[in-house]
Amino acid sequence: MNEQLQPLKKPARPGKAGRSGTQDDIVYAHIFEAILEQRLAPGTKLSEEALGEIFGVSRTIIRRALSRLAHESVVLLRPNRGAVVASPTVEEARQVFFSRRMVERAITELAVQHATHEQLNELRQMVQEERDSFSRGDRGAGIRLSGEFHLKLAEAAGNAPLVSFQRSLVSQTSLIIAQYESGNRSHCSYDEHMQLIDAIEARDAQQAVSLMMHHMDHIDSKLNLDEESASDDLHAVFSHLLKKPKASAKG
Amino acid sequence: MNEQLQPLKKPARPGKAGRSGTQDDIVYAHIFEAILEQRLAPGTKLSEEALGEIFGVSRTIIRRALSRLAHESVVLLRPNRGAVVASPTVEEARQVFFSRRMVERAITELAVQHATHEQLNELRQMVQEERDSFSRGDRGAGIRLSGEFHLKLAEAAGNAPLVSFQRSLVSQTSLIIAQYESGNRSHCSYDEHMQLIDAIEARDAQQAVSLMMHHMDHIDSKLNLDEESASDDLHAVFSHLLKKPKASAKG
DNA sequence: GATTATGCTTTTGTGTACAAAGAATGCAAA
DNA sequence: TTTGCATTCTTTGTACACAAAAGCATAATC
Repeated sequence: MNEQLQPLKKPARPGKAGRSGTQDDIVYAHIFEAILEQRLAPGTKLSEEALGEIFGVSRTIIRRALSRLAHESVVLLRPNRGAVVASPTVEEARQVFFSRRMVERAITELAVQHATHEQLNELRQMVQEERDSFSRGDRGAGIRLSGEFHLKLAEAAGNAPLVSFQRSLVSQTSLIIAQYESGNRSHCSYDEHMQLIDAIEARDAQQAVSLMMHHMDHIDSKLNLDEESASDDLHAVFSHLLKKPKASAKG
Repeated sequence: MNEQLQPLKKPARPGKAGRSGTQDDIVYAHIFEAILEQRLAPGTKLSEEALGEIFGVSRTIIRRALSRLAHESVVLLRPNRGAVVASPTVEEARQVFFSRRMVERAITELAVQHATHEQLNELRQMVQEERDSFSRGDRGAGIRLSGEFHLKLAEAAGNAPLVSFQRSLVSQTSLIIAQYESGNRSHCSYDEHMQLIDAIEARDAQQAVSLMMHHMDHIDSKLNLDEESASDDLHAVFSHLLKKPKASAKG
């Protein structure tokens, strides 16, 4: 019960926090990671006090982190009833994918125009990390890194509102993949990511957009949204009743 | 300086006033309105304690409202230095407009497919209100209602992520208009709004999108982003130095 | 035996106190 | 007069305490 984590002064893996180390961001990043890597299942309740004890901070900090996650639709904040990990329905997943196609097309076109060689090299590095994760068999990290690639690409496009929207969409997509993708079909998105970078660097807008759209198709086709939608939808809807609380400290 | 506002005390009972009535939302809405209607100028500092006293609530509530506004990029939250009303630069304005064209196109296409007659009637009512505001000479309310029209249209499109993004874009657009539109050119967006509704109701996607794009062009052309960009940009950049604090209770 | 009522516990919502980081002001020296 | 420094003062950041609401279990009644 008293397995409290290190006092957060030094995050175990500092590389993940988007910004440098305010407690706020660290807690946010850790919960975010845990959700995307499926260490926290959809529907799991996120108690403020429990999280506060785990991270060694007060509920104030936890609350802000949860609020931020809620704004990205990664957790659901129910008034007077606390926060739970979101369980996107099939319909919600479809809406997210619709928006993503729209945004990714725009981002790709802008990236062809604006991305610098330096940015493209950073993207290549990220793809390398992504590949490493998959060859390590670390599926959770792979999903997360794949998402971070798309976010970085948005940054290279140089449109701030788009980046912000993409952040939310990528988060939700990761959650959807974690929930709906059949585990054995390996993701393999890194190959497509690499081709995409090449097309962008060649400033071939048509080819880049085409690759991106196919990439979206592939992600889509790996999900069980179409065939098994009925059963999976039910599972998602009632997952909060099933109560599989994988509280991080307890295992 | 004890000019405390009454309105918030109105729900003398701190009980449940439904979903719209939490103190939180009220404070958020009031500040939001004040900003969009230009009663709070860009760059104005938003002190937590002062606002708390004005609205008769603790800093906790104010802080949450500011955080929410910050997420919509309507206020800027500077660490350890408090919140100020955002002053979008010309470049930021351009980026917002780029995103809006993209989103509005998608929303229009979806609305043609999904909007119900009831929704379209509600939209017509909103346009009526908008027209009334302008004929009353209430420019601030007009800007706000015009924004709310576009938000309602997004809801009629039936895509949740898009609605969320649109909310942020509309807020920023209102701020941009408030800052960059020359005052004498009346907005007159309600006519175009009405035509748009008609095209949507006729399920004429091509016509609706065309009208929407022209509408965007018109909004764009009324701003001083192109010609006077240099001077206005400088003004925007340094507006926080000029300090025109129109504290809401006094003005 | 089932169902509803009621108090008990747990968890969230809000206010407030205290600590820390900036900003402002005044003073001294060049 | 101006510039640099130090002190003071204001404002934000965090923790904590208390209040209110929801959930849970028990018990009583039909």
